[in-house]
Amino acid sequence: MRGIGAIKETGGESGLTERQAVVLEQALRLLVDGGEKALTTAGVARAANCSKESLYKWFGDRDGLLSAMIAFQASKVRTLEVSPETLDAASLRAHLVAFAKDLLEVLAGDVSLALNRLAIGQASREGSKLGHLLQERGRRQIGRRAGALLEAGRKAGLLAFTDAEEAYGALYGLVVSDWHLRLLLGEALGDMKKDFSRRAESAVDAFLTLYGTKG
Amino acid sequence: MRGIGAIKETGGESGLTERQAVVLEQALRLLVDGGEKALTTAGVARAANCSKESLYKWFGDRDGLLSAMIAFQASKVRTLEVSPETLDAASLRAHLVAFAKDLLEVLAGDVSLALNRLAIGQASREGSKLGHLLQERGRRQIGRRAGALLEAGRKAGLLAFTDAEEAYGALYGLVVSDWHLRLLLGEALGDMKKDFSRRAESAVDAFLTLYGTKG
DNA sequence: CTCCAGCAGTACCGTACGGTACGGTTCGTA
DNA sequence: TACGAACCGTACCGTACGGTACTGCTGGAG
Repeated sequence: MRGIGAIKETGGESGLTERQAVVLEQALRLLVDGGEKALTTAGVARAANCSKESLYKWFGDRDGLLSAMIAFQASKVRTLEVSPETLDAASLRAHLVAFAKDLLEVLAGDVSLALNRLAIGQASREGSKLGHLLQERGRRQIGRRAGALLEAGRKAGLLAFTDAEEAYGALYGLVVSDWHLRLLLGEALGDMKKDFSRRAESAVDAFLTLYGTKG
Repeated sequence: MRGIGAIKETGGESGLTERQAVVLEQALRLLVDGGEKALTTAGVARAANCSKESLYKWFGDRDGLLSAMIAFQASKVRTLEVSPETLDAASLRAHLVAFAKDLLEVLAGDVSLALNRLAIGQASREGSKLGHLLQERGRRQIGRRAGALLEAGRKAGLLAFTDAEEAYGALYGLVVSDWHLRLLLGEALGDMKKDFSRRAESAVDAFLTLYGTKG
């Protein structure tokens, strides 16, 4: 069934049928709208116009579906990985600000919040399988982009740090602070919706004060 | 029933019977051990040697029990609120480091993690009642301590900031970074168990670089 | 001693969900 | 046309949980 599959599969990348992608899309929508309780197998089947039997054939069981949802969402959010070869102080700052804004946008996204809530709720029992998956697929990705940027800054003599991980931790903390937790706890981001720019800029300025070499 | 209650109540503060305190204690233990799924009304009743009927009489319904658990735990963790009147650079740094270590200890605590997971899991539906409660009872408390400390530092001419909230956000971010989220997602804190001191110190040093006036 | 409030223990009910089984239908292939 | 695989829709089953009702037992007040 694999040989002829070229007709039925959406792309060789992930081994997902279009049908299955639709299912995962609808499942994510249900999760975003109503939380984990709303994510029932019957509900997903109804929303995606498929049968529960197919669900179990494709994803094994409910946990398999959850894992597939995380992997699916991660595969959609591909962070552009640009590490420019020519850097001056201004362009480094601009790149850092862009990164910080992207980080805030991603973390405040509906689907990201819903998946994080799901994984956190599941973390107590079962060895936190979903938590590891989310960490691996999500944070690693965005962490690599920041790492490359920081490394480029150091190569250009614009940044000074010994431990890249520590520097990245400082940048992340200055940008995010406790925003992520507050959003996860249900605080409406309402008013602060577009403080993203201002917040990103002051965080980056603080970061450059700590790790910049100009002066 | 209130007049004679002095015999039966544990303290006039919270209006909780000893019996009810035992129930909440056992409920917290169940939550820490097995997550929200393990926190069933029957399980709590069995663990606390009381009847389900009493549970519902005392707490209304399951959500009432959850709220009571959060309030109960918050009432136990009373943060010492010291804002010394005499401050020099060294003692300010020591106070900040102590605060940072306490913050890390609290956030990494079993019960804190379990309650945060519970509130986050509940945050999707129902207007995030538990999230607000946790925010109000937990963060407000520790935020006030930090606020007093920062204000004292400014009064003594050791710190310079215009927006206290922003300064506190920077301190929090530098200290915590993404540790809290990683712990919530189930990452074992295993090896990093006692990096608390080192981490607190470097975070405070960075904070003082940003907001200190010495130099 | 009597009475009564409070509570443990348990049985019970309705519901909702995860997972399975089955009939009917579509569609590609020979 | 005939066959078979995939699959939708639905019915079904076992279980587990939230919430309620009932039966005693105990201990203190009069």
